[in-house]
Amino acid sequence: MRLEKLSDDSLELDGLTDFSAEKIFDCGQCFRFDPVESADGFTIEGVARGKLLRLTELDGRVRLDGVKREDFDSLWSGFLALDCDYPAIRGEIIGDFDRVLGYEDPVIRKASECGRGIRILRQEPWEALISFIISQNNNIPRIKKLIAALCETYGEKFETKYGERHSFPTPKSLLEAGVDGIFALKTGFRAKYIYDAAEAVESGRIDLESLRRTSAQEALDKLMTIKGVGPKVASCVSLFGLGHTEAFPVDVWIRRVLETRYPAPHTLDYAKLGRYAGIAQQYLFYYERSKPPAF
DNA sequence: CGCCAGGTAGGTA
DNA sequence: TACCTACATGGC
Repeated sequence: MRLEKLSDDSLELDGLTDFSAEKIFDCGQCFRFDPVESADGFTIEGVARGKLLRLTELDGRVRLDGVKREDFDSLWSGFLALDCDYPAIRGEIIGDFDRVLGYEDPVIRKASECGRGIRILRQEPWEALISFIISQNNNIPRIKKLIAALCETYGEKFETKYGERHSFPTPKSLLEAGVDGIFALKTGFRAKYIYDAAEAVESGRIDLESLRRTSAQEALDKLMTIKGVGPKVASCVSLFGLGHTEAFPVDVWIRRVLETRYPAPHTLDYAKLGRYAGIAQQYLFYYERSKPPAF
C-alpha cells in the first residue's frame, strides 16, 4: 500500500488489495456510515471514535478527506484494518473449511469470493455493544435511524469541514438519560437493555477494553451478563468491537447461516473452524443477504 | 394489512 | 433441555 499526501487534510491510498468501501460499509457491521453524493467514484461518510471520515474509492484508489495525517496513523489506518492481509485470511478460511469438512467446499469459496473486499472494522467496543443491542429483532434501516437519534440527542456535537456532526453518546450520558430518555427515542423494549449496558460499563462491572485481551469465550460470557445481550449480540460485539476474529456463537451460526447453505445433515465441526471463523461468518452473512436461498 | 427484522428474556413442560 | 411467546416499532 502506498500513501500520498494530497493536502493538509486529504490523503490518498494506492495499491490496496481486498478493499471495497461499498461492501465494508454495507455488510452490516457498522451503522453510522452512509454513501454521500460525489463527483468522482463511490463516497461514504461517517463518524467513528468521535471523528469524521469521508472516504472516496475510485479506480482502486482510496482518498480520505477531512483527515489529518496524524489521525490516519493513530486512528483510521487501524479502524480500516489496513494492516491485515485479507487475501491470506481468505485462503486460511477456505483451508479451514476444507479441512473440517473433508472436501473442497464450494459454499465457503463462493461466500469468500462474494465477500472479497470486506474488512472487519475496528470499532469502539462500547458503540458496537449498543449498536448490536439495538439490532435485535430489528431491520438495518431502522437500526441506523435509532443510532442516529441516540447520537443527535445524547452524543456530543462537534464541528467538521462538512458541518456539524455528533459523536456516539458515552455510557455516562446514557445513564443520565435514563430508561425513559432512551425509550423516548422509540428504542422500544431495548431501552432497558441499553440502560443496563451503560450501567455495567459506567460502574466498571464490565471493562470492555480488558475483554480485548481475554479469550473470545471469556469475552462472550462476560458480555452475556448484560441484559439483552445473548449469543448473537455478544459475538458481534466480540468480532466488531473487541477484535476477536474467531468469535461466533455455535447455535446462532447453525441456525441463521449455515443450515441455509449446507444441506442437513451436515458434518461440520463448528468448534474447529479456526481463528477467522468470525470473519468467515461475515462473508457468509453478506453472501446470504445478496443471494436467494440455496436450498 | 401482514409479515418480518443481524434476538433475548422469562415462562412452561 | 427444548420449545413458546411477548416484546416496541416501523420497513417493505
